[in-house]
Amino acid sequence: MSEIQQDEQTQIKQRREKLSLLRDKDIAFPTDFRRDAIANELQVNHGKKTKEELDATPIRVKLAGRIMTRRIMGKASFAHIQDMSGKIQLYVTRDTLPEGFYNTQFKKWDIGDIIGTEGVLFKTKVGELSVRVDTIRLLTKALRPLPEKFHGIVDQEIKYRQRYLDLIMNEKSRKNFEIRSKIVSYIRQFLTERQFMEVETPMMQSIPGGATARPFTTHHNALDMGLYLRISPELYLKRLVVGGFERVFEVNRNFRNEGLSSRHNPEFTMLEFYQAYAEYGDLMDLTESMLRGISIAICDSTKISYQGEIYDFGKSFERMTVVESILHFNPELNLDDLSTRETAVSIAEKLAIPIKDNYGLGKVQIEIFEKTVEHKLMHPTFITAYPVEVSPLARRNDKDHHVTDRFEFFVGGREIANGFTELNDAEDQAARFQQQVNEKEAGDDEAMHYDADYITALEYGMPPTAGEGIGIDRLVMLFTDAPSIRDVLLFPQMRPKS
RNA sequence: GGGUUGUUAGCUCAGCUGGUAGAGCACCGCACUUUUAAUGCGAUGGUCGAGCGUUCGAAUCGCUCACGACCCA
Repeated sequence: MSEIQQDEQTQIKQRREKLSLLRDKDIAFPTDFRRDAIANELQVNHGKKTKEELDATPIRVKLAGRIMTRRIMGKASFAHIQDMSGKIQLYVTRDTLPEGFYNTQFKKWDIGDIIGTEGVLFKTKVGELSVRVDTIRLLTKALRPLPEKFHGIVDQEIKYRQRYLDLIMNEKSRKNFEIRSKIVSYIRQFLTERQFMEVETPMMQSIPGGATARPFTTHHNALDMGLYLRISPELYLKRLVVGGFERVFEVNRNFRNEGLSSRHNPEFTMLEFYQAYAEYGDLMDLTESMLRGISIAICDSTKISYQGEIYDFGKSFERMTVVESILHFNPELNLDDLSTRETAVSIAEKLAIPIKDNYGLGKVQIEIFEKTVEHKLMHPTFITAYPVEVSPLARRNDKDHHVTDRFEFFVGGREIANGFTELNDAEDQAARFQQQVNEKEAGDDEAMHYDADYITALEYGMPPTAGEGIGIDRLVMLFTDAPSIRDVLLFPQMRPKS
């Protein structure tokens, strides 16, 4: 049975009939209504006034919005309409509308319909700011009934697949996306104030670089060539630093062909920024002040509550190296256990971590870190000194050649940011690419490609530079107290529903 | 990929060890000029996610599949 047939047996049929009557009588979808007010502004500007103040100097308003609730009591009705800013109550009576309109028009409208109205502000008996309506028009007939008014939409699947319903019904969802927008605006302003320039670099790349991840592939017909959706903008942004744009940033989508989970969506938003004549330590300081600023802008406090825990961005963030953090969370281990590949592998095996033959000491250390440390890094923490082996684009530390001048930032047990002093030694970079190619040939399909064009760019000279990426979705989750990345993506990736 | 779990009216949910499918909201009708989960009375609405099996009989038991949720790798 088709969906249409089934629909026609229900409320949708009744609504189609109402629409059909409208079409016969008048313009069914008028576009000429203009409003001069929105609900929340009225609440803010006039909500605190007394009944007497409102009656003494009548305030006339034109409003538009969707009918969300309705209470018909004979010759008078109350209704709430919702617009982009919030809700406001309407008071509609038979005798203030044209003869017959109340019974033959207004009472036939449905919850979900979109209306335009004019009237005067007043306070009800219980003190709710409302509009005493004298003019009201139907602007858009809704054919489908809205979800139940009290519970709204709780079915996760409908929330994600029909986001518009979630947005109509759930204020918390609207709020989450408003916060997302504010965070991105804050970041743009924060960086622009510091002389960073916003740029856009290719989403479609012939060599997917800048990260280790499985890419999506596509094909360009005219050029008859394969292309990859980017996994990172990094190598293009650094080409711009070579070109003399010494502070650049990009906030946009990356694509990774990996699984879906509460923390992963195949397309996700990254902020990446690069600053010449800076080191990774400078970016850790910058990250601290950016997060502190976001927290104050969004939460009015340096403390945020996430899934029942309180995190404080006001204090200076903790900093420790990868090895220090492993020893801290595994007190039974000592430095020697992590100093040779042989001892580290035996630790990893005790932890049931699968170790491949081609893993060097650095990779084994990172596996142990990910298994035993990452999820325990609850309070804002920078982890530094990542092994060279897992950091093919980061500058080698001058004192310890096994590690790089790199950090990752964690809060709530999740990685939020990754930054380092950039490798601007073209010869070292060429050798690192070659190492990646060897690993790819050995079967690691996440290893990087050799990007000869990028090496050429470095050979022209890239100033000493530090760069960083921040996962915007995970950051927004933190500030919206969202348990799943899907709660901060307007249209998360879903399997098609057959 | 593995484990747990869910899918019943437009929405939120009941439905016991198998015996004719239920409620609230929404919708339709009636009453009602300060309600706000309005209220009162009455009516409508279902291939119980899909398929196969067990059975005299399946929303309920079994298997397979689809789409979610949570946990693990």
